[in-house]
Amino acid sequence: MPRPVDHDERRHLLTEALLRIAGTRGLQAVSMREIAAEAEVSLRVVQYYFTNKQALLESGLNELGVRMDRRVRQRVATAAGKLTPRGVFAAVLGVIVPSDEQSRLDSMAWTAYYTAALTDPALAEVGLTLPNALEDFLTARLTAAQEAGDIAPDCDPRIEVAGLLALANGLTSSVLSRQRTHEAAIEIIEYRLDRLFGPAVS
Amino acid sequence: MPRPVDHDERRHLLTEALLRIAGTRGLQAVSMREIAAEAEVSLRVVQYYFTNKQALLESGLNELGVRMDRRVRQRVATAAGKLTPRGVFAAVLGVIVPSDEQSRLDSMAWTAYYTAALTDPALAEVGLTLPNALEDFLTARLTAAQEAGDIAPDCDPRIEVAGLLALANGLTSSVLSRQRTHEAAIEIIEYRLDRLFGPAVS
DNA sequence: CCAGTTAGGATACAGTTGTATCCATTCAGG
DNA sequence: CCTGAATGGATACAACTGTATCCTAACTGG
Repeated sequence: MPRPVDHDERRHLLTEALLRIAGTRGLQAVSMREIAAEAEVSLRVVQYYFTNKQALLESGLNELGVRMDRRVRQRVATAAGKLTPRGVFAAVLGVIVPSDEQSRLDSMAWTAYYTAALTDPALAEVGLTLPNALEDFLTARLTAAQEAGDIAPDCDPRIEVAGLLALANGLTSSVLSRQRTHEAAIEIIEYRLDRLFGPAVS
Repeated sequence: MPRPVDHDERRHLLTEALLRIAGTRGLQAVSMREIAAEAEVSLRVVQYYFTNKQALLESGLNELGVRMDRRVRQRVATAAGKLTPRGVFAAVLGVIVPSDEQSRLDSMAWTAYYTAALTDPALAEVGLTLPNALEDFLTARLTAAQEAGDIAPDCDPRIEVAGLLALANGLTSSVLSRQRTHEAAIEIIEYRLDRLFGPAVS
């Protein structure tokens, strides 16, 4: 064999090229040949490491999930210790809204996938399990916080959480379209959290 | 000439066919030939009434704007008279979240256009002016409501409005992906409005 | 050292795309 | 009546798509 090569690394390289295209020029600009060009390899190499375009697209979606997960863990690790209920919400919601250039590109790609999933049942379920899991997780946290007296007893944790997540998603849209800056979006989230958890105790 | 024909009507028919495709199968499924098939005319007819695919797409975006506008007016006319500040917000936000099958299709198409606009500067500005206008309008209303004592004086109308619009957009996403029903989304909006305007005076 | 597997270059193929052209039909005005 | 413009059918074309095939070079285990 010619110099043996790490298949996983190769696939990862191609997946990154795919996401770079999807994030800058959209999912409809993603073709086998474009990926090859972006990764500076030949078309054959792309075909060699991925049987299908479908497989390639799924790999891209996977990688996006991994990155999101990594960002959350990172954020939690950074602000270690201060795991106040409010801290958890600020971390999770803050990760959803794109901040730096990289997370903006990822959000763009994510949005492209999400829109595609709306009319392509093959990707539909993937875009559903993650949000639902997140919603359940946060609802449990907020219910606990309410029992501990951290938020007003007349709040409905389920609805508050659903509202906060929808808010973060909506803000992400407006940040991507440059209607709003990242800072403005964060301000709106903090404002909401102030109202929920009482004036900033951070 | 053969039977003379109303060009505007013809264009409108084709535009509707375009939006039907965009709403059900996505914008990437929109081709000249598909539109022709959907409208049950020949490819030449589509070419004849629209110089470009670009022109066709712009026409679709236009029509979506017109429909949104019509829905808002309709909603306001229906609940005529009861123009409480809260009524205005319930009407506008309620129109954003898709309710019946038609508004769901339109929302789907709108989402497709929005996503496309993120990477296609040709459509970028159109998707910006409408949301901004809406935000300014509602902010003015809420500021007035605050001066009239309808909402708490320590609220920030600008941030409240931005938050409510982002919320409605986020909820729309979740309704389109069938993560949430229309009713569940409305419940969340009403909950927020209760907190803003005090317990339901409707 | 050499047989055989692995990694990729080059090219082909059928389908779809937007757009352009050629041509027939139908009617209104002189 | 008949010339010429309006309407659209049929077809062509080049570019692009995903996928398949053929072939060559490189290395490794025996």
